[in-house]
Amino acid sequence: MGRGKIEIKRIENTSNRQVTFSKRRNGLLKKASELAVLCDAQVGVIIFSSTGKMLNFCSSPPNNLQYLIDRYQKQVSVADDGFGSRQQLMYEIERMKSENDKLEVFIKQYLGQDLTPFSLNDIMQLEQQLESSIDKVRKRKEELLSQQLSNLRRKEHILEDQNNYLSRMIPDEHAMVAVDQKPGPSAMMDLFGNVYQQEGASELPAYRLQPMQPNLQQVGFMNHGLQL
Amino acid sequence: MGRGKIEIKRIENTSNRQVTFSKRRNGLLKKASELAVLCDAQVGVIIFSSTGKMLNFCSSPPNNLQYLIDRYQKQVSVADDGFGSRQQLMYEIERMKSENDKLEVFIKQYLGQDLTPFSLNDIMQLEQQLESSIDKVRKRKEELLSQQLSNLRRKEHILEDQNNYLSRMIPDEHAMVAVDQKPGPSAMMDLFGNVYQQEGASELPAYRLQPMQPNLQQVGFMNHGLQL
DNA sequence: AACTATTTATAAGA
DNA sequence: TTCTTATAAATAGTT
Repeated sequence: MGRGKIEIKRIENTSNRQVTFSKRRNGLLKKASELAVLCDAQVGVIIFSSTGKMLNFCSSPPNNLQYLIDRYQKQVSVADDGFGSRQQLMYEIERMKSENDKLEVFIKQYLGQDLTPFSLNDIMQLEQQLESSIDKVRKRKEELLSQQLSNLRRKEHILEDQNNYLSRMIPDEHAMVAVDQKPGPSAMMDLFGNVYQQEGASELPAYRLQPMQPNLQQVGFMNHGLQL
Repeated sequence: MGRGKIEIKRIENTSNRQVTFSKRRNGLLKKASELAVLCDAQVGVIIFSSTGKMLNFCSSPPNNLQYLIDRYQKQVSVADDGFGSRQQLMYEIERMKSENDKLEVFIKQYLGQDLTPFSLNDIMQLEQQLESSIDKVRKRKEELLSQQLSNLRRKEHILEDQNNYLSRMIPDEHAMVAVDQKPGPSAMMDLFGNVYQQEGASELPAYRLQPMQPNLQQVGFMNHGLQL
């Protein structure tokens, strides 16, 4: 519609393109507003020019495109991730915030910080809970200690064995360290605690001593900034 | 543009309005797409018909209006609440979720649940922490107990006082309950523990015995579903 | 930014 | 809804 028909493809001449952009943008917004008025519809338009400039239009809550966007997202969200509208997202954030606060309060009290708001009953309940926790922790501690103990014993035996064997390899007069007279060690241990059966020519460890436990810090345990 | 000129105002005839809606809607979308192609712009359109039906159009990531909406919100957000784009909101939710998980893990371990992932060192640290907590809790318990004790003592005295006074109001032969011979009770106490000075004609309590502490459940303490 | 020849959109009718 | 067509509106190229 003009002096000549044009093909609908990118206008290469820059200034030409900008003029056309300006004319057609106005046209589009006018059409949008007419459609809204004539047909009692709600129309929103977002335009980004090639230079990055943004323009938007909203017919129905005048100049409030956010409303239309929320309505749009509410409809679309049902299909995809379930978190459509901005409001839903905001609500979710609020919910998590209060959940978080609750947890932090809980932890604080568990650490014995600020016990004033609680009744004698509550305090006694808390005491019981802490006693039960400490019980469990001590049980686990003893478990670990006895585990380490038995590891050390095993290690000790293996080393003794090894010592004996090595002693017998040395000319008689030096063999002072030998403790007993077994035919030879049943296993050898390398520097990493890997134990090898003497006979099997395999290079694979026969078994591995209990490894160190992963460090608590790595899972964010005592490291939360909530301690006393 | 048609057989006759029309005024730009709501078309009252319903079927007429619907026909016009259909025609102009197509026209608007065509114009939007032409603008995008000719001028290398990004154009998005949202339309809700008066019957609630939604239509949307997006030129640039074809059929992906969400992208344009995000871009729109990113620009707008700077002005208002700082939480503009959907992405920002989603990110915030993820952040809080992981924060929450951390806290829950912390609490679980504090309750002595699942101590297996932790080293002897960690366990011993935890034990110390729990001991310190239990110390504080017991101190607070004793505080509360002694408070209640002194409250009861005060109450006892007031009641004795009151008893004496009342006894002396009764004809001599019945006054068996009297314990001592003060001139009269210095204060009276009603059923709610409010204590009134005898002389001041005021109806206001002179003081109030230590009230019950608020219940721990009300602040969500032992009520978190994380107990053993 | 204004003009205007043309093209396009569309109101009314079928 | 779709087609038709007379006419209004939009706009390409020009000034």
